[in-house]
Amino acid sequence: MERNNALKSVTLLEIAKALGISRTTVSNAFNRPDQLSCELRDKILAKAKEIGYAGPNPTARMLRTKQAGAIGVVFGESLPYAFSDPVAIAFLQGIASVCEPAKVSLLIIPMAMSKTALNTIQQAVVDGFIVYSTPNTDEATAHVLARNLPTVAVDRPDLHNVSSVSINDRQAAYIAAAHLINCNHKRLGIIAMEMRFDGYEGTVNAQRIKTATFPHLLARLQGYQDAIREAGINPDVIPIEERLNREDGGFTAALALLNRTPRPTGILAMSDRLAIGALRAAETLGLDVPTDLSIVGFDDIPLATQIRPRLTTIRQPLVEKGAIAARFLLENVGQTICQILPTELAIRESSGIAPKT
Amino acid sequence: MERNNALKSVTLLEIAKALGISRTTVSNAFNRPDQLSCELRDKILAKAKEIGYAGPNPTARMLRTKQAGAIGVVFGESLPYAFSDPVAIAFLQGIASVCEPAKVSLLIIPMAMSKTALNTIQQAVVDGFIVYSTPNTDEATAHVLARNLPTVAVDRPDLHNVSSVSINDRQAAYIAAAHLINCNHKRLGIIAMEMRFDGYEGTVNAQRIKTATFPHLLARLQGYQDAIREAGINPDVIPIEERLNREDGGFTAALALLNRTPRPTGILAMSDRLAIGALRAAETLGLDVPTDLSIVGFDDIPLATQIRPRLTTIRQPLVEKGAIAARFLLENVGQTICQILPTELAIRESSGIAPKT
DNA sequence: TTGAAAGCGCTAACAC
DNA sequence: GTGTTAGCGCTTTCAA
Repeated sequence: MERNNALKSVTLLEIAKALGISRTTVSNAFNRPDQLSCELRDKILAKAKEIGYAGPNPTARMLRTKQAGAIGVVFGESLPYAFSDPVAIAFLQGIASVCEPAKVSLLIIPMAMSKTALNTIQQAVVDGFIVYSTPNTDEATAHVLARNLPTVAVDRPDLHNVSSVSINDRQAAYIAAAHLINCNHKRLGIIAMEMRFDGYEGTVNAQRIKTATFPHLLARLQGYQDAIREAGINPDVIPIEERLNREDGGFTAALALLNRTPRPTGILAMSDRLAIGALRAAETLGLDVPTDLSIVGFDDIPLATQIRPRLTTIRQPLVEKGAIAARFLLENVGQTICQILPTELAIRESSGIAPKT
Repeated sequence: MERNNALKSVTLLEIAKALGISRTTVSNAFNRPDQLSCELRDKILAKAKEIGYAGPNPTARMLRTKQAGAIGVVFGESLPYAFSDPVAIAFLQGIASVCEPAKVSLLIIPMAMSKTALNTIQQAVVDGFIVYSTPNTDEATAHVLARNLPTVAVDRPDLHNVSSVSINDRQAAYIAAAHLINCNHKRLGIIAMEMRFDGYEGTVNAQRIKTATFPHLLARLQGYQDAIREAGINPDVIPIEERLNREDGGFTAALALLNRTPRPTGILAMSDRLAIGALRAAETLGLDVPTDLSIVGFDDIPLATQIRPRLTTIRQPLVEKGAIAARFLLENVGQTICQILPTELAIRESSGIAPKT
């Protein structure tokens, strides 16, 4: 887009001149109706309409007032992905529920993880930032912090001196795994989502785990392994398949796991999207869920209860997470607050007692 | 949020002074690396980091360059609703897919349909607007147009001199209804979504239709009725239930329709969300779909193929709609282009031959 | 009630 | 390669 406004821009001054009054008065007509007579105000507004003046230039106004009326949202993933991820969407919905009544706009900032794109952060016209699920190595977070604006990080409790809202991923994952183990499952498989932003898809080994950059995902894995270890099983024996967080990723990962001998009877998926893909894989292989195979997801997205069988999963308050992040930003400026939201195991139809064999 | 940056703001000038050089040079260090020696640039950048200067103030910069690097997205509905609507989300995803590579941010503007909130539009710091599915009476559109910035309207082909991208809602709806009629359905029911922004839920009469303010939804209704009339049925006899566009709306609307005598054998829903609610209603009443009841949706959201039975629906290119709107804005400034995207009937498992009775 | 003046922080010509 | 100058369009004291 040619970013220049094609039309010669109309300014306060022109209206003032046309009416033989000062800029101040025109400015007041728009911003402080009580500072001038009604008739004059009406005259000014009429003139403005006539000339095609849409009100004070927002940029110039902002330069003076230092208020953007918007908060920036930075995602650790590409935008098209974020907009296809029910988890991110629910989060945005929570932010929106707080911003709308506060009349604050949302600036969704693209980065695509490319260095050249980082200046979108430097140039964002906002009053604060919400940083969502970024890797702990990335420069995006650094750039955001460099702006010295109020900032809230989500799923990043590891940042110092930054407000954050998160869940206890490790504990939640532990509970998911413990559930399967309590149902007598011994042969488990894990489906992980991208733990490092490099597009890798395949089996996860110790090396891969060491280089994980999404702290909350690493925590989930550790939680699974905590429970497995506690059950007297060597975690290193449990296969892990990593995929992009999409249904087809869950599908292929589940196929890979289920084609092993002996076949796993329980699958732990790090997201509901992956779990739903795994459900499809079971369907394809003619396995009944939960009779032959139990599947546990993570997140509790709306779809988890809309599909059949309904998905057993870890519920985290997705919408609330966004709402709280937004409230921290709008209401608690200056303070550094870290909140851990509760999670809960939602037992539904996709998990059950392990088969006898 | 206290919108004032708490920290005393650091400016170009301070760095210039500290180094005994001019502002221009410092500015160049950030914006035109080729305009000064490497050593000097490094020195400036180092000093900036030392003082805690995060780069040129975006607002001031914008005031000069007249480029916001962002486009505004205005929804005809409340933001939390938009972020819960798969149709709106897919649309946003399309926009994002174009904006991300172009490094353009997305400013999501809240309005909540309240007059006092309209100034969020006047104050939006953007290079252009995408107006999505707004009612034809609303002032939001007027405010957007008053900004005199490049604008693309979606689902609003009725606006003059404004680029737009839409579908032929009337024809698409006609095809949906004709499908049921061809399957020998005579007793039909229609589930409409909010055709006017007033929260009404209930039976739709002629008066209500007359006062509809969402042109594309009115067109869908007319399309249904075209096909019904053509089949020799008086459209006025076909019951219409209007609900908010949510699954539970479709649920209660379907119950209302199915409790009539004689019971309809075919339901036309104006959205997939409503259709999915209707599916649940059939389930509740013990009706088999499609043996006892056929249901046709509209939109073809991802969920339509993830539930069982898969939903027969009108497919419209949701993501592409957003992508095209964004491209119009970014690439075709100055021109007024109107594009009508193709739709298609996707026949799946929720529709079939009408029962004999 | 209204107006004059100052300046928000920056960039773009142009001159050196 | 670097500095000088002149605003971008607005709001805000403060004075009239």
